[in-house]
Amino acid sequence: MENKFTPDNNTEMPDLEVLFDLADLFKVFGDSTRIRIMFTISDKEMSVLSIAEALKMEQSTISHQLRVLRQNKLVRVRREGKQIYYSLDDDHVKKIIEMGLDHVLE
Amino acid sequence: MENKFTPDNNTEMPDLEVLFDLADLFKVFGDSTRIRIMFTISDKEMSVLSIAEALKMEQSTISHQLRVLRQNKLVRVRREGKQIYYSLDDDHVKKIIEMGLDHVLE
DNA sequence: TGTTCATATGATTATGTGTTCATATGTTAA
DNA sequence: TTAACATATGAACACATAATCATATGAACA
Repeated sequence: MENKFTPDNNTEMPDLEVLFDLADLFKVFGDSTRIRIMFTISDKEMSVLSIAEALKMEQSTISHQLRVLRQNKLVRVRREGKQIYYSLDDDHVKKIIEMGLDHVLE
Repeated sequence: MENKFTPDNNTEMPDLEVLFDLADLFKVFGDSTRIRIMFTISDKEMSVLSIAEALKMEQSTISHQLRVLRQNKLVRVRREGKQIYYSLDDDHVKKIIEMGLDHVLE
C-alpha cells in the first residue's frame, strides 16, 4: 500500500505537519499564472524570457513564480550561457494537474 | 484518451477559462483546515458540530469552509432532522489528495 | 406558538499573496 | 574591463482570504 489514504476506506489522518505541507503544495497549484507556466514548460524546457513572451506577462512576474515552483521542487533548472531553462520536475506534477483537470472538465 | 494532458507528451494548453477553474479547484485544497475537514469526513459522513469538535475548531469556521467545499462540489450534503451531514463527494477528491500526499511524502 | 438546538451568514480584522517597478546579480563577448 | 543581455530580488501596493464574533435561519418538539 502506497500510503494511508487509499480509496478503499483505509483513511487515517496524517500528522498536522504533513497536512500543512500538503496544503502548501496545493497552494502552489492554486494560481493560474503558475498553472499556465507549468503547462507551457510541460513539453519542453524553456527560458524565462520565452515563457514570459508565450504568456505575454512581465519577466519579473514569471521569475517570481518560477521561484515558488522551484522552492516546491516542481520544476527543474538548467543554465546554458546567459539563459536559464526550466522544465517540469517529474510526471508527478503532470499527474496532479491531470487529476484536477478531470474533476474540472467532468 | 481522457484529456489533453497525459504523461505521454501530448500536452496542449486548455482554454484560459479552464485554467482559472483548475487553479480555483487547487486553491480549495490549499488550506489546511479544509484538508483536515476532508480527511475527517473521508470515512464517514459527519455533522458540522462533530467535525468542529474533532478538529477543536469553531463551528462557524467549519461552516464557512464547508461552504467552500460545497460550492466546489467536493462534499455531499444530507439533512437529517436538525443535523446536516457532510461526506466527501467522490473518490476523485481522495485521489487528488492521495497524489499530493505521494509528492509530499516522497 | 415558543423554545431549543444545529447550522449558516455577515461584518470585521489580520494576514497572506501576486504583480509591478526599479535595481541587483551574474554571464557572455568585445 | 566594459557593454549588453538574461535572470533574480526587494519594496510597495492592491487584493484575496481565513478566523472570529455576533446574529440570523431553519428544524424539531414540548
